[in-house]
Amino acid sequence: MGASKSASFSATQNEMATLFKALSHPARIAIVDYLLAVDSCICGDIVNELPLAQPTISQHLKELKNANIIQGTIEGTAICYCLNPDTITQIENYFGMIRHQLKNKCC
Amino acid sequence: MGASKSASFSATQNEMATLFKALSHPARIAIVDYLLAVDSCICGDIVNELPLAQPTISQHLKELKNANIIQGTIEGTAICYCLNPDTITQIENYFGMIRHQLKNKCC
DNA sequence: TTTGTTTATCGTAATATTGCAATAAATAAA
DNA sequence: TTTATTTATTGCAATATTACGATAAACAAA
Repeated sequence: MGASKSASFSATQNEMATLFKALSHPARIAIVDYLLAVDSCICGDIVNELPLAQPTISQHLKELKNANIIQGTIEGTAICYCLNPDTITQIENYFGMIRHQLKNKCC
Repeated sequence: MGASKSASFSATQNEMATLFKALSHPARIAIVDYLLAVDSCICGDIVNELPLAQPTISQHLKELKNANIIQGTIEGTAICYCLNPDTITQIENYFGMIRHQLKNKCC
C-alpha cells in the first residue's frame, strides 16, 4: 500500500486532516505569517520574501487556496492573496471542541 | 530536490508545521477523536476501533507522541494514551494570535 | 521457565510531497 | 502588435509518508 485510506474515515475527519495538511509545511506557515504581518494584500512579494523559487511559491499558494485557508483576488495582472477568516474560525472551533471535551480526561 | 527546506524558516514556523503535520492524517484525527470520546484512557483499543493494522496504529501513535500531542503512560503491560493539554493550548494560542492580527486586513 | 498479552521495530512496496528549470498563459503598457 | 510583467503549469528528480506482514521486545501470569 502507501496511500492513505481516507475512505475509512468520516467526512469531518478528512476535512480537518486536509486543513492541517495545508498548514503542515514551514513555507506555508511562513506565507500565513507574512500575510498577517503586511497591512496591504500581497501577490508576488512572497517570492521576494521567502527563499524559494517562484513555481514553488505558486504551488504552496495553490495548496493553501485549495484548502480555503487563503483567498486570491485578481487585481490587474497581479493576484492579491489574503487569509480566509471563515477557515481560521473553523479550525479555532475544532480546538474549542477539544478543549471543551478535554476536562479531566487525561491520564 | 524534494526535501523541505526547513533550515530556511524560523524555529517557530518549523514547530507549528510539525504540530500540524502530526494532525494532517485522518487516522490521527480519528485517534484524537477517540481519545476525547472515551472517558478512561486507551491503549490497544484503538486498533479495534480503527480499520488499520496494529503496526500502522503504533506508527501513528508514535508521530502524535513525537509531536507532543499525546502522552503515553505505562500501566503494566499496556500503555495508556491521552491528549496533552499543553500542546492543545499552544495550537489554540497560535490561532488566537492569527485572530488578533487578522482585524480588517483581508482583501 | 514457559505462555500469553501488548506494543514497538524492521523491511519493503506503493504512493505522495517538495523543489525547480523550462515554459506557457494572461494581461497591462508601449 | 510587440514587449513587459505576473502567475500558473509541466516534467522530472529527490525525498517523505503510508501501510502492513513478520518479528522482536517487554512483562505479567501460570
